[in-house]
Amino acid sequence: MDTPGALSCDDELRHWPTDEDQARAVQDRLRSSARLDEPGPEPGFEGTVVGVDVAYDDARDVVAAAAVALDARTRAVVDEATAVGQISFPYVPGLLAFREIPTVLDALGRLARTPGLVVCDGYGLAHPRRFGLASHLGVLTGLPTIGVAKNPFTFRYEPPGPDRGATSPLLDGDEEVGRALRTQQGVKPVFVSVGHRIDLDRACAHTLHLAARYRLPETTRAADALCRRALADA
DNA sequence: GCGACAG
DNA sequence: ATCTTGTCGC
Repeated sequence: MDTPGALSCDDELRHWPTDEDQARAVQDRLRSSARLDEPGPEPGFEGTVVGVDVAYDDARDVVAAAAVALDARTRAVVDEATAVGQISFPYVPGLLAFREIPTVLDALGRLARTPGLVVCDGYGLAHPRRFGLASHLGVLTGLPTIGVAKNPFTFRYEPPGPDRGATSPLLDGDEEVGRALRTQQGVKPVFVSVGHRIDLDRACAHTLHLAARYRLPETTRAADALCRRALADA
């Protein structure tokens, strides 16, 4: 049963690039598939928000991914899954997705139910070619995705106001590619950008809701802890 | 050419 | 990302 316009995740994985030029070509080819015209799920929607993260052991060439599903309203952990694989791509700024996505997809596939939103470590639209990790994961899965990064990468921003919830534009030249968001008073902001099927306002609202107690969203914290454990046990 | 550069 | 002790503070 073919769906016109849809792309096959399996096919993309079979043709996973092995060098940087191929990888950039994949980003350029898939970029137009990212949907930026949907508002996306509203905070507190009925369903799960899933955090994904990856940990590496370069010496053993092992990568471990974790996917942790939280109730979108209560933030309670309702499911979690891990996957272990071989490191398939070096870390190259701008090509992070090729290092993380295969194992992340494996972990996501082991969840009991379909996520309503996936929160990635890193960027979506805020990317040199406007197709970061969150964009790529969204296009391959069809799921709404956002990127929440701890660093501004190469982009500029003015510090947001001191209060929780304050934002400022994350800029690539004159273009707003995301937002700096203060999730807690007195801490560095996080850097939010859209991936797939959600708008920036909602991406920030979800991030703020998920970061009720700490600087980083609970999804990120839970996935980070779990993938480290999975790596240690691998 | 050099440095910077999500994780 | 990862290598890594103690330490200041709630």
